[in-house]
Amino acid sequence: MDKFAQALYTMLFHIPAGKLTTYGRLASAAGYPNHARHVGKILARLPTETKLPWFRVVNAQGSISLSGDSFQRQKLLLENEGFNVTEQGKIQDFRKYLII
DNA sequence: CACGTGACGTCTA
DNA sequence: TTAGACGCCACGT
Repeated sequence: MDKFAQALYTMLFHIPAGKLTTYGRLASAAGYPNHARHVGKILARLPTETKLPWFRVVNAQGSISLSGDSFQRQKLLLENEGFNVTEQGKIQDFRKYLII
């Protein structure tokens, strides 16, 4: 559990429903620019039963970066919060929901 | 130490 | 706007 991961979890916890952010922005906000990939690494480690809103993190293009079952899981969770997600995982007007 | 890889991002044509 | 090239960084092999 390094400092980066800790900062990441804290920030994630502060993202309210209906809002979202991107891997890169989250990394920068945590004080680690250019560490977008590491964010993904850390999120991938989260247990499936975590309470953290990991699904409110998408890539810079505003689309889901997962695949298969994981993709469907994130898509549903996002839609449950009111987001309109295309079959390809693209979130409509995602820029309007950025919190960071 | 070299190399490949990944829940990524940015620049450029 | 879009695709492709390139950049980045931690980690495993």
